[in-house]
Amino acid sequence: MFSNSTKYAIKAVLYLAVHSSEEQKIMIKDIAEPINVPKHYIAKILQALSKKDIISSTKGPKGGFYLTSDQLQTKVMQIIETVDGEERLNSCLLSLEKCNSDNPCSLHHLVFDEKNKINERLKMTILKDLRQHIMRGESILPL
Amino acid sequence: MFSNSTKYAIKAVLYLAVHSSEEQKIMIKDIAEPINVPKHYIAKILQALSKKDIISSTKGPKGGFYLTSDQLQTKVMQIIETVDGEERLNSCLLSLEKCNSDNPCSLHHLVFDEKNKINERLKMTILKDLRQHIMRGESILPL
DNA sequence: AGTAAAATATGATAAAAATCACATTTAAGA
DNA sequence: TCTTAAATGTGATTTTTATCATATTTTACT
Repeated sequence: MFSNSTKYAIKAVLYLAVHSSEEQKIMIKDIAEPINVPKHYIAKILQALSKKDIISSTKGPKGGFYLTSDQLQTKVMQIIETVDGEERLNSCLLSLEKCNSDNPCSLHHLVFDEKNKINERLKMTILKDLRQHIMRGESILPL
Repeated sequence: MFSNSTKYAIKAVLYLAVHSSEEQKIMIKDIAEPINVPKHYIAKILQALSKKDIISSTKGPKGGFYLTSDQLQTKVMQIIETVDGEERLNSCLLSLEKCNSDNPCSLHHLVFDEKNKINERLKMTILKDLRQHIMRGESILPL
C-alpha cells in the first residue's frame, strides 16, 4: 500500500512526535536505530521532510531533528503525499485513468467505500492524535 | 496496493473471462493490445497463471489462452496471491511483524476493519461474478 | 578564531521490478 | 511428414526503488 520510504517516514515522524520537542532534539542515528531503518536512508527522508516543513532540524553540535507544536498538527495523509506523491492513494486499483464511480472498473465496487473511509481517516488524523494514542498505551511505537 | 504484475494479471484474466471459452481461444497479442499491457510482459504472467491452473492454454496453430467453466469459479484473491504472494495483502501498514489487534501499530485502528472487509470481498468474489457485472454493463472491462 | 558535531547535498552502488528478446517445444493442417 | 503458428523457457536489459558513502555547510563551544 505504501512505499518503504513512506513507511519509514511515518515511523520516524511518530518517533519524533513521542520523543522530541524544541528542547529535545534527536540525531539521525538515535532515530534510525529504534525504528529499525537504515541510517543513510532515513537521513535522506528526514532531509526531505525537513525541507517540506513537516519536521524541523538544526545543524551543528546539540543539533538534530524535532517537531514543533505546530508540526504535531500535521495530518498523516500529508506525510504520505509528501513522500509517495498524491496519486498513489487516489488511483484506481487497476490503475485505469478513466475509472470512476460513473464508469467503474470491475473491482471498483469491491473497495470504493472502504478505501474512501480509510482515506478520510488518514486525512483527519493528526500526529498529536497518534501520539496520545501511543502514550495511553493503546498502540505501540513501531520498531 | 497491487504490483503491476497483479494488475496486469487481473486485467488479462477478466478479458479472458468475458471473451474466451474452450472453443474460443485467444492469442497473447490479442490479449495484450486491448488491455494495454506490454506483450512480452503479459506473456510471462499468462504462462505463470497457466502453470498454476488459473487459466488454460494450448500451443500450436489455433492455440491460445482461455478459461474453462471451472476456472470461472476462481476467486479474485487467488489471482492476487498467485502473482504477488500471500503476505502483501495481509501485512501491517508499516510492515511491522509484531503488529496485530492485541499489539497494534499506530495506524492499525485506522484501517483494520476496512482492510478486512476488502479482503473478505476479494476472497468471495469469483470471476463469474465480475463477468456478469461487466456483461450487465455495471462495470467496464479495463483498458 | 578554531575545532568538533551535527545536518545537508550530491552522487554511487545494489536490489528488485518491469520490460524485451529469442531459441525451443508443441500441435494443426496441407 | 513438413511447415507454420502458437505457447513455453530462459535469460538479458532497462527502470525504479532502496541503500550506502562522502564531501560540504552550519553552529555551539572553547
